[in-house]
Amino acid sequence: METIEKTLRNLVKEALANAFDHEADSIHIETPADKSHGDYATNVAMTLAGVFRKNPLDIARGIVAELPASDVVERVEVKPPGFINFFIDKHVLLDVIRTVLRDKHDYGKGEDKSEHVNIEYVSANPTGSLHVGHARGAAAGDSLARIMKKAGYRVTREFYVNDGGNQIAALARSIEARYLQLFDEDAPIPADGYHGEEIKEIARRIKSEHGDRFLTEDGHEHFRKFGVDHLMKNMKEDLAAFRVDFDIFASELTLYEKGEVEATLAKLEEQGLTYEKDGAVFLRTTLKDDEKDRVIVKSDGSYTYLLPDIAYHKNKLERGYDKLVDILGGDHHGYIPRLKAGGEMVTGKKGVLEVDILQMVRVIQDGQELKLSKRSGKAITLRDLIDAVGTDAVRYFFARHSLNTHMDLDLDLAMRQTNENPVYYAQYAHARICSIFRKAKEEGLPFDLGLADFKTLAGEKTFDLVEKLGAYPALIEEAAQKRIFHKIPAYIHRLAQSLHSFYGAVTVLASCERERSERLMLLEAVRIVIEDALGLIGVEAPDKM
RNA sequence: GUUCCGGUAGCUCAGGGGACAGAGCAAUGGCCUUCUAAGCCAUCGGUCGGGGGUUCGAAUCCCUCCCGGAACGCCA
Repeated sequence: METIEKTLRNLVKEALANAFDHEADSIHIETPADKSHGDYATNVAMTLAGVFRKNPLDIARGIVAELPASDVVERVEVKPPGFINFFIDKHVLLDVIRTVLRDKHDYGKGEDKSEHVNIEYVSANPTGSLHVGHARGAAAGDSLARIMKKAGYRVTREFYVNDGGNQIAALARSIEARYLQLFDEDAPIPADGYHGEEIKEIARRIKSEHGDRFLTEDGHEHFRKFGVDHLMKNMKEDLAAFRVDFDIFASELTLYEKGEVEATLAKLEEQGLTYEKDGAVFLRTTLKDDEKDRVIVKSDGSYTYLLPDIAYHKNKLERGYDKLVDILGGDHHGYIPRLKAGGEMVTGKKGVLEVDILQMVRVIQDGQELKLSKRSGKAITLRDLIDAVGTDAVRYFFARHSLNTHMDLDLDLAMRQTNENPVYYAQYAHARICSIFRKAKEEGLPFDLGLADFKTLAGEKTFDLVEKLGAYPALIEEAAQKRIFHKIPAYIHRLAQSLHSFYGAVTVLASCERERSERLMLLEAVRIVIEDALGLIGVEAPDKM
């Protein structure tokens, strides 16, 4: 799609070549916050000041003098310290309305990047319920996946199920203890066990299904399988309610069963990347920028979690993705170097794995921090959040914050369904537009959304909206490329703000049909983009509120 | 001690080399006989943790110190 930005970029590129015989590789075009600085602006003259050893103002004037004529640009000006500001022809700006109405939810869609990205997120151990931290990761991963898909990447969303390790054995023993307790047996929860309510629930279900069968029979295998299945089912339900989807649930156990873990170990050993010390096998991750070598086979012969994790990433890469993105909790940051090292060793490729770290969430209630204790089973769960606050508000809340901020979630504030909650501001803008269309139909006011041009649309409020509609494609591209989804809610808010302001100043359902139609076209375009942008962060756009 | 995050308005957070530092909430004053007041309009509010440096230009980059969170296992 030929955007105004692209056009401007080409114009500047050409001017630079003519005026200074300079080949510019990247020209930054921005939309100034201050209207008096034009519809678009570039700082290219200032960035070239060092290169040319010239005053940026002179460079800017030189560029402007050589700027080819264009029917897009109405006026250009140079402002200190060296900005070039573009004022765009109003008809060109307004044309975005017809583009949005034509493309609908394809508006803002990026060109096919022919790059297949696998995003792994949540990947919670099936040993309990999803908690607030998982919720943040889920919201982040899902939003990123939607944004990247929109931007033109091929995206696979993946959840790694740790169903094969020690923690699952501990889960089985915890279930067993709860099961025995149901028969008044003295069975303490193991030291490394899990105390959550959901474990008791699992024990009750097993009892109602099998009675006292496992008092005499060894139930470990059944406890394990039933526990994992039950907990995974719960997690999937919670994630679905949170509008978080996955394409693949990858099983650690399956990696073992298919011999991929052993194969990975063998491959690493063959390559001479391991050595034995104190009866354990170490991987030479220091060859790849890790601070020390890591144990992959313990002296008792069992594997550390690193080995299956490497096998898993090897497995993912062999499925043909161009890039892997892992979204991990902040408590795993020390793990990144060895994971990347392992991935490199086993594939011989560097930089295919990127890790985004999400920082901790503090939950505040009654002005105090709620301590999350997973062992005691008293963590705030995703289900609690959905029930108390609602998916829309929680998704919007998480989406608003950059991944690496440590954030406070004030439960009391989040639960209030008032204008204190910013998600409603955006949703209300959408509902308001729907309401206007309902009203027009109720009143039997005719309008035409297929007009070929605009004769009556004018005014600052109109162009605020139009400019924001125009900025949408570049927003998608930037958010996807930098993987910073929190730009989306910020944009939604700005767009909603312009809409509300427009609404206050302009009567949309004007008595003149031409005016009415043009305004409704504008609002329908805004509605589409709000709905689309909300969709990118998993928030619904209600027709009425 | 080392590593990774963070410290910006009363609170929660954007901005992460460029034009006067922004938003929400909170506070103050206006606006519902007109398309939804979950709204609009206006006002108030900041030594960008401290100190050095680099730059035409620093909240942004570098150094250093202080404060908060996290991680530094043959746990996951």
